[in-house]
Amino acid sequence: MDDDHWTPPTVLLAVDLVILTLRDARLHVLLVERGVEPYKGAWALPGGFLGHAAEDLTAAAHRELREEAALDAETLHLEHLGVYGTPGRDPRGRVVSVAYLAIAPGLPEPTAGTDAAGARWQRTDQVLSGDLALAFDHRKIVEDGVERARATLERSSLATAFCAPTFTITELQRVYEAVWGISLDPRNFYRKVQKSRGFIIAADTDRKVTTGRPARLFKAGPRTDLYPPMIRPSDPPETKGTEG
Amino acid sequence: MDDDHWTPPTVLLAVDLVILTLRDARLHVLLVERGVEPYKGAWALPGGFLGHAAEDLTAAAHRELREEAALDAETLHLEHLGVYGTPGRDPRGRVVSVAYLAIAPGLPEPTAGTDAAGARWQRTDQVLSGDLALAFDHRKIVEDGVERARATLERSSLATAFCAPTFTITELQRVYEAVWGISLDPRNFYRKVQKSRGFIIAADTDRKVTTGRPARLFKAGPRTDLYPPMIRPSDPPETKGTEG
DNA sequence: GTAATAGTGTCTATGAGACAATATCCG
DNA sequence: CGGATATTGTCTCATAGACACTATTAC
Repeated sequence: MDDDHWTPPTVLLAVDLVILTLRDARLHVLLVERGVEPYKGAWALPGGFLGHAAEDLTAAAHRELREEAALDAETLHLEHLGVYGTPGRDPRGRVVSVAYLAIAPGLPEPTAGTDAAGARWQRTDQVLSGDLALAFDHRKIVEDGVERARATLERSSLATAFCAPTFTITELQRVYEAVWGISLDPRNFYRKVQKSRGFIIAADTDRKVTTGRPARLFKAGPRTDLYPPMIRPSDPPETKGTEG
Repeated sequence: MDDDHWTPPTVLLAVDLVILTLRDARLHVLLVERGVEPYKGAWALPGGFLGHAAEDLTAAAHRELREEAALDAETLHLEHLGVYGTPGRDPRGRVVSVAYLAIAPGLPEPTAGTDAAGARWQRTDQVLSGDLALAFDHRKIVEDGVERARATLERSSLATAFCAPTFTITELQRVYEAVWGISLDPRNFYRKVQKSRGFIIAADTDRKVTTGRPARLFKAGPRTDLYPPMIRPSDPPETKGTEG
């Protein structure tokens, strides 16, 4: 190791994106159909190699976001998710992938990008259950991304990133319900988000047309860290019986 | 991008380790004095390049742990911390570093490793305040590592990893106090950790010699996720005044 | 006994969750 | 008016935190 002539190995660096959104009150992830080998024809996360040696990782993530999903980076929360670098995960050689998590409000159907034969929103539960197999280790990455989103919702105001610029409290509640996969009491939820100062603030815009009493509109507040946090129920899978 | 002849750039991949421990009831991080350029003579986190192209990232982290800190990997919690790949952070070229967080119980003074002129435990507050400048962007990595440790203590049984195989509840309390930088009520802490099933379990070994009533000894339980979580006080830096 | 630390009991304030009741729209 | 959803009120239970108190050692 103190050999001065030893040179470290190089690796290929890629970024992969877990782009989550809500459609029909369900959590969806953006997938692209691979147009090139390996895994040609299979569904995969949008992503790709570093464009050039001096490109910043987050810049590459934003670039892929634009190229493969036609999404403007400004409106999106982008968060480092993890590193996936198990040898052998990519048949082309040693590829280490840096995964990012992006949260988007409801979006129209995506169009295929340059390297992709197609692109579509896919329900996360169908990906996680294995009903739809993904290329590489992308199922695992989606799994980590969804879990991260669930955890982040508890302590940050991320949920508003799923919503339109203005939203009702009920719409915000749907975000939590979809991501957490549970249902919440609307009345308790209502007071809870209101009590969390800086989370949401009133937006006295036009009310939406609905059946029933029209709801007030809100927009995201300045707070990014939530206190007190939104507690996700049924966190304890096994509260008892662990010890005799 | 659909240019078949384009080949992606390669990067140098490194792992860096934030190894935290408790000494004199204070949080310390392991640093090494660099014996080679760049930043020769400066203090830095232990770490290094991938040993060979097929080496797994976590394997590289464990290897560096052994080489530079002489720590057995078995006893350590090792957790992915983040990726630091800003262009220009390393004068040798495009180096992307994957950082890992390791938690160790109290350890003796380290000895210098192969690439290091020296090694020592350094108080994290002195690193974070900038009293001691580190090489590269390592101060930022330490900052992220400490914050991660603080957050992880809340929801996992990680705190026991700072302790010896058996420990008293007061010793466990010292861990929380040192990492969080606060003081806790011993009586409430006592009942709280006891109530968290599977966190700690009784170990009827010899009691330690102390002044005062000898404490019961415990060891780490099977639980890794804590429920209910240990709440870290003073989480809200600004509970009021955010909005008019 | 005193000093010192370990461990228990109990009170209070706060928040989560259940759920009744009221408000405001559409038709 | 009835139907539907929004918003408020109130009750109950669990828990965090404060802190008086008891227990067990060394001297």
